[in-house]
Amino acid sequence: MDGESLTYRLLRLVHAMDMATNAEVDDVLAELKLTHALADALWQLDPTADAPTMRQMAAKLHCDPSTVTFLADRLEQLGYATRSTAPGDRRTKVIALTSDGHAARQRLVDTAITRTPLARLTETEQRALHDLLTTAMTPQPQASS
Amino acid sequence: MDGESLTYRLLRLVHAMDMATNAEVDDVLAELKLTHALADALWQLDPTADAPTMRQMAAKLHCDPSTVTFLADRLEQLGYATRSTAPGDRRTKVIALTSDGHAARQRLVDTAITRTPLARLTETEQRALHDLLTTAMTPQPQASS
DNA sequence: GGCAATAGCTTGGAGTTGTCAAGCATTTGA
DNA sequence: TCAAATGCTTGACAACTCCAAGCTATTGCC
Repeated sequence: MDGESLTYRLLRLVHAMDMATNAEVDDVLAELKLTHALADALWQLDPTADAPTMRQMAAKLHCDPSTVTFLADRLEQLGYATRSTAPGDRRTKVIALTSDGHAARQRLVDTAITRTPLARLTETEQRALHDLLTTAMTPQPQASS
Repeated sequence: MDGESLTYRLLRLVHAMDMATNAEVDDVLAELKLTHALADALWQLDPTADAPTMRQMAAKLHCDPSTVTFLADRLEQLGYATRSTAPGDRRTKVIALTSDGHAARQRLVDTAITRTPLARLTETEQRALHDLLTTAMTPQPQASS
């Protein structure tokens, strides 16, 4: 009867949370000479995982491969990343963080973790939130036909 | 010991959820001749609330007032919104949905609600998620000095 | 009332982001 | 071997965004 479904309000909350966290790190972005798009790209370069190819980055960022070319150019100019041709297939290139890039990413992530509104939740609450979001994001196993 | 904090993984999940929902409505955006930025603006024009001023829209969208001028121009060209000077203060203008805009927004919201990964959660789970996010987004009452 | 200061929106200029189509290099497979 | 497919880049163009400057309307101080 209230006309606004629970899912609708949830979508607004999720979006607001993302925007609010972004807003909280604006000053650090300026300090690191990063824009939001570049910060997004840097964020995706997880040092604990394999260096992604340009195409994999495009998938992560939900954008065109040519946009990744542009973003990678900027990150290289800033000294945060380097491109190198992948061994075994000289067509593909992988993007890896430099040590400067590693430090910049760490500073970005640390700031976000500290300042996000999510940080106000207790560990128990965060774990509950994590489990719920993971459940939603994980596709259910297909029922056999 | 795992090096990746719970809050970090939560931030990734929230961002991924927002992106995933956006991706799910891409075809409807094209159908409505909307870009992401315009869809964001349309989404904010809640028909059940008072029509916002340009400045209030800028706050909602976390952008410059001149950007709202641009977006409002587009929404007017598309026939989705109209600007009118506010009664009582002829400086300020409020943005209101046309009936076409109302229909477009409804189509957008309905699609998002149906297709978002959040729709896979039960009502109980959604309510729990809603409560957790609301707790995080709501600033705590100030302790008295 | 009259005038300076303020507030709200728009315009112009510039830089960033994004897509699409075309192009080049490499690899795959027939 | 050579056509097709794959991966990245380039160029052209549109969309988005901010800043500074400008205009109009309002507020507040004499």
